[in-house]
Amino acid sequence: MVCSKFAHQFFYTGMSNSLSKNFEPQQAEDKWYLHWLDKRYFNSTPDGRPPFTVVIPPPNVTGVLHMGHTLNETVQDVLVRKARMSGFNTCWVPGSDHASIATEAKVVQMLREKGIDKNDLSREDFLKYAFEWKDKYGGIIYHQIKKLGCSVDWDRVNFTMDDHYYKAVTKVFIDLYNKGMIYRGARMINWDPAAKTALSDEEVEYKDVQGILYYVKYQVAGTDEFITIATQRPETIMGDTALAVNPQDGRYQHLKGKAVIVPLVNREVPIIFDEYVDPAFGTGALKITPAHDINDYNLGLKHHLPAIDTLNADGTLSEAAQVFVGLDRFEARKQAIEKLRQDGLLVKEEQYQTRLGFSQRTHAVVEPRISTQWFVKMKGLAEKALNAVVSGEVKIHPEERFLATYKYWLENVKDWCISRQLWWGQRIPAWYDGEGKFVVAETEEEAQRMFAAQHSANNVELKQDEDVLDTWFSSWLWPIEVFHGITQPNNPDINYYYPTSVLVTGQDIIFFWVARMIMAGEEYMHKKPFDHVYFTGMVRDKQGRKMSKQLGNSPDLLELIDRFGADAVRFGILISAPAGNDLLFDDSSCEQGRNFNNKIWNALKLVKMWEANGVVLYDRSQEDFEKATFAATWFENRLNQVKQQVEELYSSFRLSEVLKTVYSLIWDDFCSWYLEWVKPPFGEKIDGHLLSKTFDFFEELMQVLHPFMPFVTEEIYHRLRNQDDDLCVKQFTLAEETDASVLQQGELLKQTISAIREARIKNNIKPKDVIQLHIQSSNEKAFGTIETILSKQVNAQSISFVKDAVANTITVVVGTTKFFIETEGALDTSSQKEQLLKDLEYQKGFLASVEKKLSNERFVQNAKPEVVELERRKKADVEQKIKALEESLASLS
RNA sequence: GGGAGUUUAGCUCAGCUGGUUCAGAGCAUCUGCCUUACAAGCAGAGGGUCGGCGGUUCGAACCCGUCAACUCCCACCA
Repeated sequence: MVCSKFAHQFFYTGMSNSLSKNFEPQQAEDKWYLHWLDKRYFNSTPDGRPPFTVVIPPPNVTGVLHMGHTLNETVQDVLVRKARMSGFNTCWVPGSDHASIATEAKVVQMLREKGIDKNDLSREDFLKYAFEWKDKYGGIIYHQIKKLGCSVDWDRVNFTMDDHYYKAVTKVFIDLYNKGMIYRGARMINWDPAAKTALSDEEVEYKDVQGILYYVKYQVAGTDEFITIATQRPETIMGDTALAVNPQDGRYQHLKGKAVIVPLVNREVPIIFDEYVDPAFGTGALKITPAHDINDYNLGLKHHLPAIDTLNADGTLSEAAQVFVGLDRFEARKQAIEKLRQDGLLVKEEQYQTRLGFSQRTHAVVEPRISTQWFVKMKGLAEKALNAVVSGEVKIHPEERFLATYKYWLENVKDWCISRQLWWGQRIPAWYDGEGKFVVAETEEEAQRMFAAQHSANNVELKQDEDVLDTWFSSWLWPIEVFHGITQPNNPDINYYYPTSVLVTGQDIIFFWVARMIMAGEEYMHKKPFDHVYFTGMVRDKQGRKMSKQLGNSPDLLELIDRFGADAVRFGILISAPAGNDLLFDDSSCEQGRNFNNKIWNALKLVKMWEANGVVLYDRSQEDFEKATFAATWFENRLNQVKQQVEELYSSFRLSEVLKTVYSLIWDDFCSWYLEWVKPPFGEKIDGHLLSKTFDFFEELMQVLHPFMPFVTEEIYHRLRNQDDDLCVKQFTLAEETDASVLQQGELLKQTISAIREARIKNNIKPKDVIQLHIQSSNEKAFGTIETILSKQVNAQSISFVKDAVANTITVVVGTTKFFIETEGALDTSSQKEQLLKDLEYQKGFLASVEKKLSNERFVQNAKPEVVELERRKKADVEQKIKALEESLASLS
């Protein structure tokens, strides 16, 4: 066959061959991460290259990272590493969020467990505890990010309460105040009685609960008549300041100008008439408690009703309630019901499905409450933010799903309550004189000056507002202030890195954060904060439950990394994470990742072994060269084909598809096919050309995989050729044009090998038994190129080309080519016949369907010409195939 | 009450612009292999009328309508 001349023989001294049985992640991970840091690959300063900027969604310092973060950080690292290897100056900014109410709640709880009551602490002492907490959990989070391999610029760590960041928040508050976009006022807000603070609308989570509707009689003043109302909250009766009915409601026409007596407190309140009341609901009569219900509040404003606040900040009843004072609202409810029952005023109780608001952080039932708070006017900001997305300036992925949600929210958004009655956060820069006058200023001195100027009062003792700002009032500046864009406008960093390239985040904070960052970006940079937003789904456990601490179903990230390795965890979370869809996470996908590591590792062992055994260099004719190196020619084309596909998938953020594609390229095409094709026979040396090609391929495969599995790929890259350079920063080369005929020939070869192997198994030919293979083909040349590989892969002793069927053989038909397998063993013609008949039946059915199509005039007329042409070719092919099958069957009998 | 998403092999999911190189992958199952890289592996196999019904089309997992189930978001009916 190959007329070869032994030329040279090389012995490589190279690295030691003592490669471990399996890939050992622990060693590689720390080694390479430190190396990358040492080389400062992740650090960025502005230069002439295009920037690729990502700001990490700062994890809350409330606790450690969970699988949702893991998915998020991995996605970002993939994008960043890919960009870094594609000529961009990449800058990924890490950091964490002080998470005002969430962290404060945790710290309060931690203190309570230690027997310390927050109320006994000074603000300063409490903040000391909070900063300790932050250092502890912030530290764990950063450690986790490192273990995961994230290529963030550690010189750029930001925390939302850093000095400069604090200043930025204050500055923005003052600026918006001065522009008239922030105001202070008494409004009905959502009150968290557990944390004793106001909440924004977004921090309230509504849940369906089974409630009871109580029907209570109110006596019409000066008569014996009663009106029955329905309420879920009898404990608020003491705050009633009216009773309302619909003006069209015939039942109540005679009550115009009358009053009713409020039970429990025997106070007289007017009956008002308003269209708002639904005559069909309950009794058509509604008690009005302006201080404790948003609807009642609005009606109260309209009808100029007083509001009696019967609740304290902690949810107990206040003096104003007159009765049940000091009792918790739920206990007061019980007692109110009892009292009403005794008084004969409770008509009936009814089970009732309702919705209650709960605090996102403390899970307490939220109380609507009138209170003086600070608000941001949303109208102008929302318009700009809406426009940025609708115009396509900011692209959302997956767009179709979130655009509508985003639009609806911004079109209907209400003013943003930003003050919180907490200690952990940026304090509101407002200064009061104790008599209701105040100024907004950065420092006390400045406040003094301003106060003197505005109120012509000198040396007044001013006190700063006790409240802090909503945590999102700091997070919305994140893409700007991590580059000091607020505190030092137009500095080189902000000018270079802003707008950022892509924001990767969970869909659950689209309103809290994404929309508001766009607002802040438009307001302060007059530019969007990011080009793309990529929404990841929610990570659930394999039963579909949300991962949470309470359920204990969220795996510990460091433990997972310990068990499988960081690359495997990254693989595991990404392989099952299509954009925007929730994903059910299961350890077994990490196992698949770990197995993939080993597969690659073992491929390394194989090629290093070949290398160590030395190579043969041939001097040969062009034809022989083509035959001998077909595997490499094919794989090179296949690699380029995949590189093209992957590029497209990246640009549409289909990362799990990229990973699947590369996985299959490495496992199936490279390991299962290519390496087996070039593997030298036992005891022989490998063709030098093939070995060198193999190393090239291996390197490039590691490069393509690197963004997903950085550690194992870097390790292998270095072990392959003892390179000095690092894969981490090795630049991608563009995919080359592919040769379709080579790719086709490769597919034909795979199909043929599989078909013959199947025939061997079906005919009980043992793997070690050799066969003689006879090929009857109209395209002998194609098989000429691949016959060497073919014979090796199916353990054929010889291959010959024949014109006619060969008797006493097993027949296999691939396409239109017939293969006759000659073997020593006994032939089971009946099972063969069965197989051929089955195939024939299928092909005939197929032919019928093609013929049906082609005989349909409308198909021939309407379908695209190339589609019709394809069908014609299919018909010709299948006819030949049927002919081949029939001939084979004939030769059998 | 409004809106969105999901429904494809036993399980978890791919399937982008409608055309048997799209009915696929991983896991699980079955068969045969401790073959000198890998048993965390290799070589094979079985398994789905693509939620139901109707429509558009020469042709539908893919487009339209409708119904059903599940999930999520939004909304001030006590």
